[in-house]
Amino acid sequence: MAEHDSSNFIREIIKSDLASGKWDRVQTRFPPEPNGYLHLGHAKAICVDFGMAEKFDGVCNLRFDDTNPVAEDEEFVRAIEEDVRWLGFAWGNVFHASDYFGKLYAIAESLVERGLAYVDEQSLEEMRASRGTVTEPGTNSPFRDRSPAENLRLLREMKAGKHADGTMVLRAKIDMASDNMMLRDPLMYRIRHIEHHRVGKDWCIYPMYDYAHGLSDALEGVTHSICTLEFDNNRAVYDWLVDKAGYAEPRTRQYEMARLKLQHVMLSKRRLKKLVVDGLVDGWDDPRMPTISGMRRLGIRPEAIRSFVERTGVARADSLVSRDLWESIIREDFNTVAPRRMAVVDPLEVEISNWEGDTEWLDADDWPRDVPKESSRKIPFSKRLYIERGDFSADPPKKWRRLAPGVEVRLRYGYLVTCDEVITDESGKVTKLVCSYDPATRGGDAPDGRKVGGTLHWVSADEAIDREVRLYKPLFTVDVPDAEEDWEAVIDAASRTIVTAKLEPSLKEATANDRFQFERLGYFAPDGDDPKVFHRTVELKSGWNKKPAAAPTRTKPVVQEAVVADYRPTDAASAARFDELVGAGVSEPIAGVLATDADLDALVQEAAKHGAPPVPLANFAVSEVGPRGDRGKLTAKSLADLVSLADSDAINSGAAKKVLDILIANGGEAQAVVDAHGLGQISDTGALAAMVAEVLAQFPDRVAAYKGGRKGLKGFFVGQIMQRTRGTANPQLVQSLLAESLDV
RNA sequence: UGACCCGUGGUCGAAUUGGCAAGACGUCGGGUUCUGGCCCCGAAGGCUCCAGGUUCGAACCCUGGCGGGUCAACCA
Repeated sequence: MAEHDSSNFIREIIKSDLASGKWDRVQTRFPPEPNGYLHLGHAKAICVDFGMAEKFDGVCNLRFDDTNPVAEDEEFVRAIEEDVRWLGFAWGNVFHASDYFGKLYAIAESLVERGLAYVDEQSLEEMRASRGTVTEPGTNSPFRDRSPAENLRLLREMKAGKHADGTMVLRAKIDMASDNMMLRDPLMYRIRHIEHHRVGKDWCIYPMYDYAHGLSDALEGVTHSICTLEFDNNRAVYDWLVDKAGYAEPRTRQYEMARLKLQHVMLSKRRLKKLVVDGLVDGWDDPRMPTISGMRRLGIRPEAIRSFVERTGVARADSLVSRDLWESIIREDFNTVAPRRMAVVDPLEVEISNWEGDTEWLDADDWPRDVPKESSRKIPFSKRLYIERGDFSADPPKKWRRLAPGVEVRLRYGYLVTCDEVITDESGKVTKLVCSYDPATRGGDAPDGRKVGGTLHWVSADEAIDREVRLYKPLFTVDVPDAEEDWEAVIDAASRTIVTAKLEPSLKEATANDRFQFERLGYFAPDGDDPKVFHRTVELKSGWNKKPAAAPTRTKPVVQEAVVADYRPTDAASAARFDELVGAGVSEPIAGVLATDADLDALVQEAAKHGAPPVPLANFAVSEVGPRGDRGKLTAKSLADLVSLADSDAINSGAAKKVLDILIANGGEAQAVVDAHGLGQISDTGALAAMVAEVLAQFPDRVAAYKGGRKGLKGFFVGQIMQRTRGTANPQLVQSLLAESLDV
């Protein structure tokens, strides 16, 4: 398949971590919980986790997050390993969170000893109530301030099995009033007197996801821990735990990407399970299921899934990928690997009236001319044939290119035939066609060079084999079944139709790994368990009779009231300062920020005393100093000098930013930094004019494009000059020189 | 009603880190064709959510708004 290698934010992060020397290796992990089968969403995670490791010569481990023994099972472990292998990835190691139960527990004791965790005996309800809501802070548990010694004793009792399920938990002591609910003393351990599928009865307390996950990453030496967006809020806990456990930089970091969502596909694990349990589908590997095993059974190849993930990308924006793309990639994958065959799914008998004698075996190519492969097979032609019922019309519409009364068409690799007679039953249904063939057109070409409207697929009635063929539509009728409250109501009862089709005899020996294109019908795959059954993996694209074109909903003219923003703060003191700034000529948005950021404003007021011009100072402080957060070694004096320098055109705005970064990092004096780094502005007209001429000579095509109307290119030319001067050219001057040369 | 995340042609998404708004799918038109597939050529489709600000220059930085998502399991 085509190689697609688009950039994405995680790749960029890894690349820069490697470039900066933060890491000299890459280690990721795929951490499924063994409580169900993997689906398309996991497939994306697998492709990204393993793909990143692959791309950067790192390692990706498989780690089973088996922290909740009530739902987990060995059966799923094996299935997951099989699915990952099938997708074509190789892990470095197989780990289990349960491997770390001992170490995790030791860390928990250490946290307790340091007063960072406590045993809570509130009931579930009490805990829920004291957690607060998203808008109200929580309240501390009455057990929060126990001594470390008591907590340690209780924790050991919990571990020793002295307490019943649900009577107590271990909690991290963070902040019950945090805006981030995840930080309101998250649970670390709960009591479960239940056997674990791997460690048996060794433990009766089990770690929670949040506690186990980040520490497992740290324990394993993971460098980049990739998960989905809904764990965004959990990252704070992740970082807290890894820090408190004593991992210093560089240490594992969590990065979140958007989940994969595909039109008409439901990926809720719980709901998928219900489909299986309730018998709404045939099992986890029903070809209509978005599970990896279901897709495999449908005939989709891992290459297609990997390509799909690569092409839909990795980003942080929620999105819904269209089915068109999905199907197009499956077709692209099949096109060069699936030999062509003929099959009739809805047979209509055709009698060749002038056919004399026996069956004739004709050559048929396995591949169309655009696929660079050569091979062929024999197909039988005889007096009785089947064509597709839909390929005949007694009363054809315009542009009909198939069979109709009196019309001649080509039977692919066979003969040209003409429909002479239509036989119907008493209800008017067509039961048989009587056609005549032209013996001179053997193989499908007319010696006289005459053209026919269309080419049909067909099979010979006597030699054709009967096979069960299953045709599919999406399981759900709506775009986003996951969003549906009553999702069972949107299941498409007609998502699968089973027919007995007539296949050309060469298909008799089809085996599970074969893929075929049944010409004009789609791509098909024999069933893995019973290769006598064929699944239609995907239909061919059809320019004819296509689905009602999704009317491109014109962009809504977002009529938004032009709200005049009020930047004036409400409290008196800030408002006074705001008025003062505005009075001095500072714009309202800038004044608003300064008036409410006491820290920044103090710096500005101090800098003003060193003679910096007030308006540029305010602008620079709010636009550049504020966003940088930590002010490091920047002093009011150096800031004032910097602003003055920029204001006097001694340096340009880009250089000012560079100087600012240096002042923050290293301190020093503005002018000295400018001198040391050669950041003084170049305003030498002669030198710049020469450079302009040079750039224009280097890009004649772009000059032409500019003169042809692409005025946006001006920025490109300016950019070129700025690059050559390391950002120190006087941009206004450059622009006017450019204008002189270009706009004449 | 709080915190956090996210808004780029119909869809998914790039944009060398502030300097030419890529590409793919889809759509439309044409070519080719023994598959109404594939392939080839061409086209349409953008106030980069909105309003301000900063800057020589903003999809990108700042402020405010609008819209979507996530979070109040002893699940992961």
